[in-house]
Amino acid sequence: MEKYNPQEIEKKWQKYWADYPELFEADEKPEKAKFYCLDMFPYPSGDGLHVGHVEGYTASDIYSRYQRMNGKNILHPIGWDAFGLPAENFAIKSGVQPAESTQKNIKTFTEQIKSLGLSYDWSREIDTSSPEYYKWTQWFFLFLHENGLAYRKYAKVNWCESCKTVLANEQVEDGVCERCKNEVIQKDMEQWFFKITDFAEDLIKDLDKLDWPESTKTAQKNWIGKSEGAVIKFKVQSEKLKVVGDYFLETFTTRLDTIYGCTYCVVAPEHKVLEETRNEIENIEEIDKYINQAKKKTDLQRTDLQKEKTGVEIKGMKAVNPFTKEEVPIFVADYVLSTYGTGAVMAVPAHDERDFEFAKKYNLPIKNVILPKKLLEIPRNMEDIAAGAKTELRVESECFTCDGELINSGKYSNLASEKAREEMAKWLEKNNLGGKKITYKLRDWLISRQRYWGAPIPVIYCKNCSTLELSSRVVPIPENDLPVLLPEVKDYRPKGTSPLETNPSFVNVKCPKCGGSAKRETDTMDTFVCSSWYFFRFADPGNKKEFAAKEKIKKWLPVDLYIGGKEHTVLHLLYSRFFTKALHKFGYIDFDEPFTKLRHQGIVLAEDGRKMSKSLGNVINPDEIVEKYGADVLRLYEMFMGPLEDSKAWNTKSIIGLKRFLERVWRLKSQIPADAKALAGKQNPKLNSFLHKTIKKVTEDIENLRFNTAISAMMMLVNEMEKENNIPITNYQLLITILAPFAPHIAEEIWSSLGHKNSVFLEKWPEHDIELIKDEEITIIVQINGKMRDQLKLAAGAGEEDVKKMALESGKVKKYVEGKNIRKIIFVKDRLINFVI
RNA sequence: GCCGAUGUGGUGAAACUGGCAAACACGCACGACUCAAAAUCGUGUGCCGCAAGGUUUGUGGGUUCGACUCCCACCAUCGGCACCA
Repeated sequence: MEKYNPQEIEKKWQKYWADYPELFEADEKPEKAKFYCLDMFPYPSGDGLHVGHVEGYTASDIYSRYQRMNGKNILHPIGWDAFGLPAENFAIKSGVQPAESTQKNIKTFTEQIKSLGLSYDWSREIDTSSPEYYKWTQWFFLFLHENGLAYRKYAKVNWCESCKTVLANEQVEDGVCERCKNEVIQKDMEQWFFKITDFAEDLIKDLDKLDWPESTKTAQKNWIGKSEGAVIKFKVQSEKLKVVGDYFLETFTTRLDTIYGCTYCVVAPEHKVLEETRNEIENIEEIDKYINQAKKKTDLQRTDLQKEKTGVEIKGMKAVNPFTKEEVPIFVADYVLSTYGTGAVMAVPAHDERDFEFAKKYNLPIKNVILPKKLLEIPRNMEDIAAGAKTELRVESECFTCDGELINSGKYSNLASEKAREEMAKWLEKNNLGGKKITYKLRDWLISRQRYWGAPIPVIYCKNCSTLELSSRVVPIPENDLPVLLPEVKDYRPKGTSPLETNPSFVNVKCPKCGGSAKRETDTMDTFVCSSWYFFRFADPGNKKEFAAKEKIKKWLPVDLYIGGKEHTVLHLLYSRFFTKALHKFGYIDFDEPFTKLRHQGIVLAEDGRKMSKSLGNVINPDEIVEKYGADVLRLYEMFMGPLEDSKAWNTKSIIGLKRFLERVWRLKSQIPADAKALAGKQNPKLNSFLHKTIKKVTEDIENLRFNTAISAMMMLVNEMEKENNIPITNYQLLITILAPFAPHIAEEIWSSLGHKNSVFLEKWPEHDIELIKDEEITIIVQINGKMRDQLKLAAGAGEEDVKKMALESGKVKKYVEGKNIRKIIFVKDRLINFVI
């Protein structure tokens, strides 16, 4: 028999699959149940495929191949998330056009993916940088704009000085740019936003109905950051005039119950009160100086927790606490964020750490109004109580932020925090001084980018059609004129404004509304816009009239299983959910969540346990592994490493075990007797039973994406088969069938060598035979006080009395039981008997 | 600080609903084949002990006849969020 030669047979079968693409193409016929199994499509970088890609793609490939054999109608597509910064940066460095380098990278990725034997439906391949695709990205922009979900706003935005572009909040990590790790500063600019905040509540609420990892759901919840509190209106009183009309300062709090402890208010440096009451402010110069200093700081500097808090009192006015009618000073301080809540807070130093810190520094009064539960529980002697211990607890050196019982709070005293919040909110509402309010941390999605390699934003600005209002100056490109093609430019270098500006024939256009001369928007869209809807396009990739036909969406969507990295927890996954919810709201689709079930593949670390990186020189190139061991071995190795979702370190030494496994499978063929037909059937009950148990185990494990244990079950079967001199061909064929999704090339090769004309993937997935897996003889564990002391081999189904009798006859058991009183016997049928003495 | 996850041999790990801890592999040791080596096959391999036996799932406690699994407290590592009022 010839040796197992993966390099040879893998090429052969890859060619075969390419010649018969219908094997893995999605079937449009309606009879079968559909299954949409999707990988997060890759960004085709110049570095090629990473072993991390291989892990996720192999998992989804096994699952798809299995479901296909199981009779499901599979949609398992692949495409390219091709727009984006790196291609442009590469262009700047090398002088190669981004379009050109991207196509080259796509070619490399395609070859690599094919060399892994992944069963994609290549007829549905998409490329987000192709006009056929981004036409519809632009259509989505217009759709959102038309429905009031895309708007232009002059605002403080994140700006990366190195990438020379604005960024979304989600793309700023710890104050630095997610891409280049340079510091992000804040700039005031007019930009395009998508109104994702409109869906904040649904984006939180609907997480409950998704089969997603808990950690991902919580991460999204944290990001959206819902908090339930109240708005309180403080009347602002000028000391000079004694009235500022009916001017109110709105503050947001989650601790309304502490309102009686409010000793001052704080506004953010950007707060409008500073503009609107400018004339009343006595120390306006000092205030202006502080504001200017604050504006110079980046968010990173302003949110530095280590740093001491700073602020300036606004002299000349006071805020009136609506509950106590007390007048309290107002401060401006940059520890209050302008973008959250109302940009102003009531300060309760006794029950908020930040206010406490600030109050200590500026010597402001600290008034305790909550008796924490934990202090209530401390027993006190009668003397203390007589001396009024409760009120003695106004500890001025400590700050209690937990809930408790109200004190010094007028008619609300003695109420529990929770109850007090309810009552106080009611009072505010009744008196029109505020009331309950929910706020979210989520901000609208800034989608403009001052960069070249992206989909142009499809709008025109027309002076003729202009009014003073910004939004009406915008003239959307009519749908019929899409796509707005990305023009060629000579210089891509980011310079702070879009490189598209340098192409006059692109910029200067006729207004589609009035025909007058107008200017085109030159910014491009964030690449995450392209990837927020790609899973719809796979349902109908060639459609020229719609982003996807309604009936095709109905047929394939939503995605049944989505596999990809954790890094997209709050970016791609949140944006895609937003797009889906917008489509749903405006009647395009009848579901409101895109990905029913989501799983992440863990990070594949380098052998040293660190992250793989070019600079550390510890990157494993999958091509080299394929060349040395074969794609089947690489696939098996990555699946065998451990649970899919765990991060795990690469270990080249261990690969050999999977190679050995496949070689043994290969060699087993020689143990099939020449006269195979005579042996066919169920003439080896022991092996048959083992085989059917393995089928059951492998099936269950694939269903639960536990590929590591599925492989070990097959290894055990092979170990068992090796002991047999004559392996029935039917048994061997079943082994090959269940191995096929994992190691498709070797499976096809062996399958055809057994005389089959058709691909093994046209076989039906085997079902285990319940009769065959029933054990006739079983092992019962004999325990004494819960410790295993002996084992009994018995026929299945033995009763307690028989087992007890047998167990007590055993010498090992006698030793422990003799002369002792058996107090209790625990008997679990077919499992164990435990004597308690 | 808040939220989430993880912690088991020399290594990757398994034990799914509380019932034989360490399956399956890697590595290692010894043996067979060989002039020799590789490959392959066989045996052994948590720790202590010559053995009988004892002991072991991050630590400490609890529930239970019985705990890797459930509960409480703590420690460590990783990930997300974080001056969000």
